[in-house]
Amino acid sequence: MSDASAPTGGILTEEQDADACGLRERKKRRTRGLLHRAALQLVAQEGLAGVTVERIAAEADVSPRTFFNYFPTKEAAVLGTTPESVDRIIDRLATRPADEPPLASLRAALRETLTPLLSDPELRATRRAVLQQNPSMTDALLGATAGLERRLRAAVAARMGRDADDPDAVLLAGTALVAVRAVLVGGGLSADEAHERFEHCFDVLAGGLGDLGR
Amino acid sequence: MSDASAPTGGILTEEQDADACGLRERKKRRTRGLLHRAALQLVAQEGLAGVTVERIAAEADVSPRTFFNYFPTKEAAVLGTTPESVDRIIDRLATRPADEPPLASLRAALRETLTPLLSDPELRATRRAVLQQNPSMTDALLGATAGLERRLRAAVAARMGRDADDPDAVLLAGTALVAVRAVLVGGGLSADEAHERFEHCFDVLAGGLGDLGR
DNA sequence: ACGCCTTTTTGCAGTGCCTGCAAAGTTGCG
DNA sequence: CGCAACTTTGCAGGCACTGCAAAAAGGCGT
Repeated sequence: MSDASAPTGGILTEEQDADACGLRERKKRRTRGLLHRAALQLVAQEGLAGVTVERIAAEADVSPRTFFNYFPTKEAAVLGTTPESVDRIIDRLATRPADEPPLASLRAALRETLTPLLSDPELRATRRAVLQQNPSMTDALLGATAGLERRLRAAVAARMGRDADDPDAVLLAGTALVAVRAVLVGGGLSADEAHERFEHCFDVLAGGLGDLGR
Repeated sequence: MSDASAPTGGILTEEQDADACGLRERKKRRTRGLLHRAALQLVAQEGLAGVTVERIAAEADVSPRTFFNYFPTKEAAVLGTTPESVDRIIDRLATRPADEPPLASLRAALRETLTPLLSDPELRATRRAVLQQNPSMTDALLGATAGLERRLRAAVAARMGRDADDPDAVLLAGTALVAVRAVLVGGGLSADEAHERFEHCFDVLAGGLGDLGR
């Protein structure tokens, strides 16, 4: 069923770099990918409640115990988020020029992150369906973004020379992720249209939401 | 320990209306409040993992099974969110004038909602501490807001005559809730300062985030 | 006060998530 | 090969959460 060679990036992530070094590392990535794909696939078919961790593990040919070496919860496996994917976004943000306005830096960093997410239409449709049909998965997704948001906020605050719970930093980090969500909820969009929507959202954020509406 | 007569509003809610009718209704509110307060108190002292549902139920003098008649999860009890509290916010939004710009309506509806949350400084400090010391509680809070966000989005989209996953509607609903969060994360603020922060956040949202930064 | 109906509480039994621990199996390297 | 580091696995167990049916309690008319 699952194709072990296909990309395995999670909903907040991108595909892992192909620069596998040792056998160990390659195997780990493969297993993580298998688990993610198995989880997504099964939940798409039978709903979140209808799939047990045991099933997912069996599908990926590992023991149930091993499942929890890769993902802390069943939902995390469906989303496919990994700690490294968050690190990467933070890294991207850090490499933006220091004098760039914070919102522009976020925009650039998240644009790069989003691109690979939009590349596979079928995968995108599956994720969308899973999120729509299992409301608690949306909760889990928002929960999963909490960690990213905190780190984005810290990075932005540092860049602006403010402290960590500065309201402007909260707004910047939070609204940037809202924009990402606004792109992901859109169904039936081509990759280009999704990108357009991304730019539109950040334009609106930059220019102000006050004039939206009739 | 717990004071049954004290306000019991959850983190997204306000105190329930005092217009209790029958004994039945009063008792339910009392029990819900007791459970919420017990959960918050115990988790503040011993951490989320250190407290079982059984303990919370015992503290509120109900059976463990009854706990789940009031809250779907342990985290929900700590947050104290109720379905009615979400209804109320939506109602508030619905009563805003139809020709008001959406962001202004959200601002007004959420301002009313926020006010009672800021009234009790001690409670606010406890909540803040619980959220800070238990990262997974932040995840739960974000997850809990997902339902509210969806409904806000639907209401805003309807008001604008767009469909439910219109990107502008997503932005409006999402960023408004980010503003609320920006107020709640601030520690050591007086109620007045918190309100100022609220207005500041919405001013920024309305005027644009593009110029934030150094 | 009494009985009747509705709502709420409770106990029970069960499923499944998730964890720590220690044994067994793999990989990397000299 | 042989040792060290790491990963997988099984096992035992705690706890969250659910459905079901019996018991308790509130609401209400007579």
